[in-house]
Amino acid sequence: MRTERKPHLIKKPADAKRQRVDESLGPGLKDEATEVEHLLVEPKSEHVSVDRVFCFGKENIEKHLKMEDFSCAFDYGWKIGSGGLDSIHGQGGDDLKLEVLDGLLDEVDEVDDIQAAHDLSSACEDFLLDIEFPEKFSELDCGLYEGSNLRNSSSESHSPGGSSNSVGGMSESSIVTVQESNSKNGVLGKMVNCDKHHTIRSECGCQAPVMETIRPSKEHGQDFVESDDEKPLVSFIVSNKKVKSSVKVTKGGTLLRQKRLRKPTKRYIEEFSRNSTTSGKNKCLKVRSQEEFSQIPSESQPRRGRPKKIMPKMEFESDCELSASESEDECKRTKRSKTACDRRKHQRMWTLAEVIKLVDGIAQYGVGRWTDIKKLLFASSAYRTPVDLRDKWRNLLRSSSAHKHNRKELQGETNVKHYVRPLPKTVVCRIRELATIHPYPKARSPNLSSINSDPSSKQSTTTKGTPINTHGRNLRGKKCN
DNA sequence: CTTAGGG
DNA sequence: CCCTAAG
Repeated sequence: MRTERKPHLIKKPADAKRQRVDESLGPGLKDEATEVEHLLVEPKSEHVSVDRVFCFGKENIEKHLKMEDFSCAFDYGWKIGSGGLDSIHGQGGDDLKLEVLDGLLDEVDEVDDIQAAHDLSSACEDFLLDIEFPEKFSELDCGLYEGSNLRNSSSESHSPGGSSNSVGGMSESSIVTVQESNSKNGVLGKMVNCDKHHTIRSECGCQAPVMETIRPSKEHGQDFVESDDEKPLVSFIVSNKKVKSSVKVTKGGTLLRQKRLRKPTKRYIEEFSRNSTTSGKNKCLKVRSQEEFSQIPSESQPRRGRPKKIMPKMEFESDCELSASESEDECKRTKRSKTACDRRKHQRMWTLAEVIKLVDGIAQYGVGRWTDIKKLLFASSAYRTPVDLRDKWRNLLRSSSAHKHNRKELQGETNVKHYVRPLPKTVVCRIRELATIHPYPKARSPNLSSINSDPSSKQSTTTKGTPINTHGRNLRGKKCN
């Protein structure tokens, strides 16, 4: 089922993407690209192509990447990106990967990044920093996975017999990789590696589905179990076949994953319990989720038409048919009503690129002009409302001042343990700078004399004199009326 | 509608 | 992230 959907996902963006790649990379790549297109367009071949990609990755990663599971494929792809475009020319399968990766993240908002990609350095940066893609990928699978669970189908359905073999293959390579990982990684590589790793692994518990897709050659399939059984990693992955039961007993990373996975579920359960008490709303809900998952990554839409204030009320009596008339924007997405269980948006993880963009914007426009920042820097991102930006900034401030430069080297370990925020040092520094330049109101109160019983004093003190800020306010002020 | 602030 | 109050 998954393999059916993926081609659609890939095909569309890949098409658009291909042209871009052609432009920027030159004629040398065209043949490859065309070939890729065929592969992608053809549903059946798609599997093969992906397979090829990942296999390719697997063979090479042993040299210079550290990783432990399926994410190696992604990492490798990113690595290529970081290595510069010439490496793409050098190796046949890579451009394919690049496209696939690109295509997936292309959908919504990466326009600016793409444009920037014409420049080599920019390209590197973007590819390195933007974790958007893995997110998307993960979310997709995650959604599917979860959807399956909701429908109460057994785990066998999405990880048929072949999966065990794939698991074996992957884990073997990863073992080798882990062993000689440390020496080879560049600093940057390490950092990004950690980032992506973190993202992928924490975002969802979609190990099984992805593995199935990856499906490396099954030659090594068997022996590893006996020979390398001692490795915790192996045991982890192997046990992961049973997924549900084994999740909690494994490492911390797995624990986190479980938590991550549960997050959306919680939301669903919430709505579930509320609706199910009255009648068979379950069915409706189930249908909804099914639709949603089959619909597209679901991220693409302007996630927040803001259900307005009326929604909460409707929520309670919302029958499947009823709500259809209410949330028009939602209706677009799923014709099957959808019961107003979408109060909370899909918690998009902030990518490093986004954070940097945000910081840039703040540096330019100053703190407080969130709409401006949103319009100029996040114009392409339908999600990320100005409020989101502000919230994120608040969090950034808090986290940056929390551990200051005290962050431990998180790459020294066998990369299994770090679910601490990557947050590159550079970014933290910038945040701190900005924090000093325009202190966020209330977040920190440097010399505010405070203790004025007059409530209005709060405003005056917190607003601080950042000229840019006031300017912005005035500018907007005219529109306000 | 936009921000600020709290949950 | 969400919600609410205030401009």
